[in-house]
Amino acid sequence: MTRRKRPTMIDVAEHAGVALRTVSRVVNNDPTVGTVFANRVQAAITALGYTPDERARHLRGGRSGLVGAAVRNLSAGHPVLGALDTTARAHGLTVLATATADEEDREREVVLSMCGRHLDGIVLEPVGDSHQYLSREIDAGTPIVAFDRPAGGITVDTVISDNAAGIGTAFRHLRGHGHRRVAYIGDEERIFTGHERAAAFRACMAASGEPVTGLVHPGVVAPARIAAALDAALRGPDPATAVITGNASTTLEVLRHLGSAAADLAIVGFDDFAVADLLRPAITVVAQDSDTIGRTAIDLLRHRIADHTRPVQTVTVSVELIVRGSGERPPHSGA
Amino acid sequence: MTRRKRPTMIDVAEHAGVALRTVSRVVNNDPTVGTVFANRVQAAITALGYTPDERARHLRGGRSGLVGAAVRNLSAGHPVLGALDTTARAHGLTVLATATADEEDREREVVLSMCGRHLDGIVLEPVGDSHQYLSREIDAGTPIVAFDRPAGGITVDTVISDNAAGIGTAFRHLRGHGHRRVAYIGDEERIFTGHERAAAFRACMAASGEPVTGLVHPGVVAPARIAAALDAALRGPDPATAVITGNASTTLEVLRHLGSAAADLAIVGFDDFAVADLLRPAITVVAQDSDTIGRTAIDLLRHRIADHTRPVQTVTVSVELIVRGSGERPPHSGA
DNA sequence: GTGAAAGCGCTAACAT
DNA sequence: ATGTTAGCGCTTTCAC
Repeated sequence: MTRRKRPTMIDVAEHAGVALRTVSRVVNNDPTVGTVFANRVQAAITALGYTPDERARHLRGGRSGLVGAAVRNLSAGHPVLGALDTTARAHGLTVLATATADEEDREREVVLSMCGRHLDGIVLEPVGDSHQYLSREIDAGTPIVAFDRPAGGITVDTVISDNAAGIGTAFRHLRGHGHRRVAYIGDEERIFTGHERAAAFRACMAASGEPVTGLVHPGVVAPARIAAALDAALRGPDPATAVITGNASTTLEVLRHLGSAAADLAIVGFDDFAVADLLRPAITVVAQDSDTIGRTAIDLLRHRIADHTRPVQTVTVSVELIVRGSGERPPHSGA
Repeated sequence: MTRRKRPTMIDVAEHAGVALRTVSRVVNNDPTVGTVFANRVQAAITALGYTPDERARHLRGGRSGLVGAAVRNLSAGHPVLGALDTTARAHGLTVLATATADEEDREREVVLSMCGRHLDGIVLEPVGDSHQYLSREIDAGTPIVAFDRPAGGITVDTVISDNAAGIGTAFRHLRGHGHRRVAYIGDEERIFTGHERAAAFRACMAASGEPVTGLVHPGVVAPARIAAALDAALRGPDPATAVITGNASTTLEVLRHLGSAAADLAIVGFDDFAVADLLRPAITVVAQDSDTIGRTAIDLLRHRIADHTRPVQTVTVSVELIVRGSGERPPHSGA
């Protein structure tokens, strides 16, 4: 394996017997090059196996065609990421995704690294509540879009789901099926969506005149915590007959903990998941519109790239109730 | 929004009243800078809000700390990607993931783009069977590792699961539970894993003296195709009493198509999936060891980065049978 | 239509 | 311990 040095534009120029500038023109499809020279250069390029160095090209100026996506998790599957990728591709952009691992420090690290690399723009699923470290980059003109939750302390284009409407829909659905005692189990309230959904739930209960004592359980998504929350909600003289889960992992944990007892409870989950239709009963969910979220994020980014001075905007994407069975069961007479 | 020009090292040097080189030293934590100057430079850096330009830094030489990951799909969730990311981080590397969308052209495009950007290395989940377009890059010294399937036409470090052993395990498991007529439904054979698994299945049947007529169904993962395959396997005078599915999506499609009839069939799926334990019956699977695959891929990459001349190796990672119920049912007396 | 020269922002030899 | 001088590989004024 002869570790050949990678040929540069100069090598190509020499090989073709032309000036450096001419090679550059050919590489960039400049129409002002004569056919003769163009062919000669092309021949040299293929002969030497030349590939342009994107770093240098980009350093000198111009766009890289790259947008960074800093998302919480890469392994669990991320429908929005797929939509980001598809939309970006449609506009000649390539998405480079990296994980923030739900850690603020890590987010800072990877996002600043992306800024330092001067990508065309960055799509961010914010972690934590302060993103002031980005204010300088924003001033310097780096286009940034937040999705799923707002970035704190900075003003950037944002795409979020209509969490309150989703909870409202789930709640009214269960009420419509006769449930009076509805419990909510979801994410920690320090997480934006966790707070929004819990708050919306409390508002729904208040509006319907129900006391919420023992029914609202935000917290970490961990088997023990969720088991405890569920037990609390189903215990006592006036137990819950239905539960709204605040995200997909919570839905799954609730189902795991309930086991066959799941048949006694009406369940509506926030967030759709791959096999919700295969479970028995199939799970009724409030589904986020990941395609629209991803598409909108890229669109906002593209518009900001084109015009740094346009007003910052926040887009709220509506959610949809998908009826599958688990949310349509009548209240079960306890014991 | 005053679109300030981004300050450069020269600006910092002027502001601090020192030479460019001194700023560079401070930025790179060179211990040979005097405390007085170091502080002065630091002050200038924060005052101006200077951030180094990674492109230029990288262009001049040295590592970028970036490894590219070209995977089939970003949205569906990719356990290996998580492991890649975790392992990479542990070694101070950042993974930039991008989707090939299962298209050869797209793969070529993104991988060559990564090469052009001179990342420290590339982890690739190959699509299609010719990857010769990479031979030049490999000669030039770009470290590349393939996982899940081998890259065709080039010799690179590779990590794959022991597909044949997995099928063998699944097959013997079903035989052990009394099944004689076992069907296989999986991916197209033009896909490496599809071919390996189908071939292993045929070998198993042959070794056990069973005819395979009507029992082996490789093909695209589409509802209609899978429904047809299933019907074919369960029809006739001597129908299958058990089925091995070649990948997770196929398993799900089979379950969807069977509906409640799934109770009459023993099922072992290749690939574990998120809620296999929540289905009734819970699904017995042959699980790939994604953590080991991801970790090994990064390790191979790191070793190759450190030594371009080391012999190329292929690592086979073993798979594991996870018994959950669907694979332990006895043959159902047809009709 | 083509070529010479300057410089993008940084690091690495060499002084000093 | 700090400053000077070259470039990395490319694009881009400007002349020819």
